[in-house]
Amino acid sequence: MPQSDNGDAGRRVPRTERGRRTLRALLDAAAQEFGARGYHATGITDITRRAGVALGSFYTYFPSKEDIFRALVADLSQQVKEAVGPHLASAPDALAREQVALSRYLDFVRDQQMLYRIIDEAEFVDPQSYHDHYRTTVGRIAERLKEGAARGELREGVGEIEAWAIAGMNMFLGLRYGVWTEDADLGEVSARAHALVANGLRR
Amino acid sequence: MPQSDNGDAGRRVPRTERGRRTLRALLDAAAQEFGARGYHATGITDITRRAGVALGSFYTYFPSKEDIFRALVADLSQQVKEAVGPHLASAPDALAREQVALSRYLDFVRDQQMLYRIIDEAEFVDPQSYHDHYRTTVGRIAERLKEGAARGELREGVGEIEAWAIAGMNMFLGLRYGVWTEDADLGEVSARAHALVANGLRR
Amino acid sequence: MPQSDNGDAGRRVPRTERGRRTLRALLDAAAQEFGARGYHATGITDITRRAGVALGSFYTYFPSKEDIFRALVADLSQQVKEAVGPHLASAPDALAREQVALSRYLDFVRDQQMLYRIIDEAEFVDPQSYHDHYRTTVGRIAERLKEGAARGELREGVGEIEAWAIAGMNMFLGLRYGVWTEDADLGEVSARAHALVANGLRR
Amino acid sequence: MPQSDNGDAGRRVPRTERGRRTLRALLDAAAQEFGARGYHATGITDITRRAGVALGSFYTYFPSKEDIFRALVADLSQQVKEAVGPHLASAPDALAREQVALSRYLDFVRDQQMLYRIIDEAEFVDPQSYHDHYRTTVGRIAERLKEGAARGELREGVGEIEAWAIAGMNMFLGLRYGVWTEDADLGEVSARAHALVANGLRR
DNA sequence: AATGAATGAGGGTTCATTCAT
DNA sequence: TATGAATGAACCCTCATTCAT
Repeated sequence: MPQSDNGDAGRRVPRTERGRRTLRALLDAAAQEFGARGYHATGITDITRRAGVALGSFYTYFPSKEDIFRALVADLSQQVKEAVGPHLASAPDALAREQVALSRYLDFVRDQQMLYRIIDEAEFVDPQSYHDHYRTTVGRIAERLKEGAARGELREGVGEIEAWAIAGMNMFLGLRYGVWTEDADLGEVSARAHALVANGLRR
Repeated sequence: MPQSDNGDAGRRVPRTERGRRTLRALLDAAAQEFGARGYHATGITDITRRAGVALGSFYTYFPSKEDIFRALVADLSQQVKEAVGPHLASAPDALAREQVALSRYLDFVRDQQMLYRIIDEAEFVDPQSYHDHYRTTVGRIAERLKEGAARGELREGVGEIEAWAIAGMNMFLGLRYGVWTEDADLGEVSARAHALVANGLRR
Repeated sequence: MPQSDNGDAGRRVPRTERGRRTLRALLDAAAQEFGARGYHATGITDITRRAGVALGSFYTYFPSKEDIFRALVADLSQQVKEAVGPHLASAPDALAREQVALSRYLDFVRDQQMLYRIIDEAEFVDPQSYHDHYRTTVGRIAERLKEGAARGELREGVGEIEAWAIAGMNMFLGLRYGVWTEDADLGEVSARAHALVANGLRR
Repeated sequence: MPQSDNGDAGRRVPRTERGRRTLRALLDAAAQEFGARGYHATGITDITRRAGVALGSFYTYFPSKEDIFRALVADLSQQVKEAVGPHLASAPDALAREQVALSRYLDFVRDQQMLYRIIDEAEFVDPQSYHDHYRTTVGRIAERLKEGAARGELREGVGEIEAWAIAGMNMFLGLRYGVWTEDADLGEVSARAHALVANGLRR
């Protein structure tokens, strides 16, 4: 039982191959444009022009400008997860795991600078998305911390507050050194940031 | 010697008492409106209506919408400084100083939630303001850290990166516990956040 | 010999059984939709959705939206005729004939309220159809009146003007008591309306 | 305490002379355009172009296209009243009064053909206006009839139903002979129409 | 015959800014 | 200085129609 989701709000779910391509092109173009000029400075025509389709085609796949933005945030949220998640397994313990997470996150932000911009702008364009993204992201950090504590690798009591603190740290470092500065030494950044909290997490 | 360049760029200086009152009313109204609905959802008329002046009067004092926003960010940036700065003197050492700074910052954010919103939105409305604000704010943190290290109260090597990490942490905690949650225990938040980095800063 | 010109203008004649069903489904759906929401608020997709066929199929049967509307008006015009005509034969004389005509017309309007709406909207959507419908309808009334006069049942001189006056009366009463009011006593309405003009028609 | 009507919906009520002129120009232009091309074929730009003002000025006075239409219907409704009402006093009795009313109405419709179109289109654009207009108009007829009956000039029992019948008659005759035909003899039309119902009304 | 993706002209509305008073 | 009418570029979105499959 697929897509029983929304009544009909903006057709969605292409049924042909061509449709699938158009949808993807729109999403990609939107990411580029929103990332480069921001939500308000980007017009639907900017998106369709870059996607190489007609204006009207946009509305075949999305009911509104806000809607594609929302979809994009969800997409990107997923991408961050996939960019970071798989590498965590290789870390020997909870502490190393956060080190890896930060490191991967910084690399990802640098490579996909629009991500930072889009997700952050969601705070003003679609607060719910922003909320959801960070609740999920930070939720993952919090779980890792608690698990680490349970295993005795981290000190007792670490939890949500520490997770939000770490998330804020990561995000800001990503902005400062991954976006604002072209050629920062992200290795040093993550090493020093990790050193800053390591003793506060360790048992 | 901080270049006193253009904190007031484009702002017309009122010569009469009435003018001064109008200017202040506009600034206050703008803070309320921008804070409540965001930059793009706020129209000049929303501001003038709340300020109790006619639409046209706006342009007597500000050349553009962006300009009053800029002025506001500068204003607020100053306010944060004044809300935090004076309390730092009472701290016995560099470590305590950061603890106090975070604590004061969280209180301020909770009391002036619009501040958070406005400064953060500057990232998209007027990146330069955002830049300036955080460069200054983080610059102050970095200086304190370096000074602490010089005095032997903190370990060697702490600097800009640590400062940005701490700033991100503070900002995110302010959002999460000062804005999103009505009645968070900010004392606990700042204590735990401080504990998280204290050992990483300490000598 | 009435020029059988284009009652079906532009309507493609289906050759298969399936085609005939689709055509009928489209016409029925269009009557429902146009009747319920009006011409401009009804989209082709509303029609095809209700008809249970794909959007594109619409254009297999009708060259344009206006065209199906035209076809519909012609259809309905025919239906009114069939709802009223057969009952006229039973009337003993010309006067009674108009009484019956009004009575049947009111019943029909009440039972098929969309009819009223669609034909009336034709005045703005496709004036020609409106014209044609009323020219025909009123033409029939005028003929009956003249015939009645010729037979000596009605006074001399009744003709077109009286026919238009009666048609307007009927139409308005249909709107007021057949559509706007749920449970009007249509028997009383037609009796009183008839009484109003009877002496003016009688010899 | 003036215009305490609507919150702020479309500023309204000009405070300067120029404003008053613009508002009037808009209303006049709208009457011409709506009357000539119909509501849906008329764009806001058609109205402003004819009024000789900029597009944006429209929204200084009306919150929406529908709104100016509504205002227009109310305006025209008033105009009909003024075109007919004053002449009624000169009629010697109730019967003559209806004769005069019809006669004046036909003249008015012929001179202001757009009136007919606009009010009739209201049935589809803004049913409430249509409703209101005819309820009022027919209400006046009904009152006159009842008053005539009370004075013994008309037969007992005439009322609402007769009023609606007469209104429909008048309206249709206006359309047929005042609008559709260029040079109809409106004197004859009103005389014959009156003769049709006179005996039905008379005591 | 049927499908549904694609098209793009056109429509109504907003709103920062200008200007005459 | 203050006012509020006037301006018009720009924007999002709709929907009848076409087209490739």
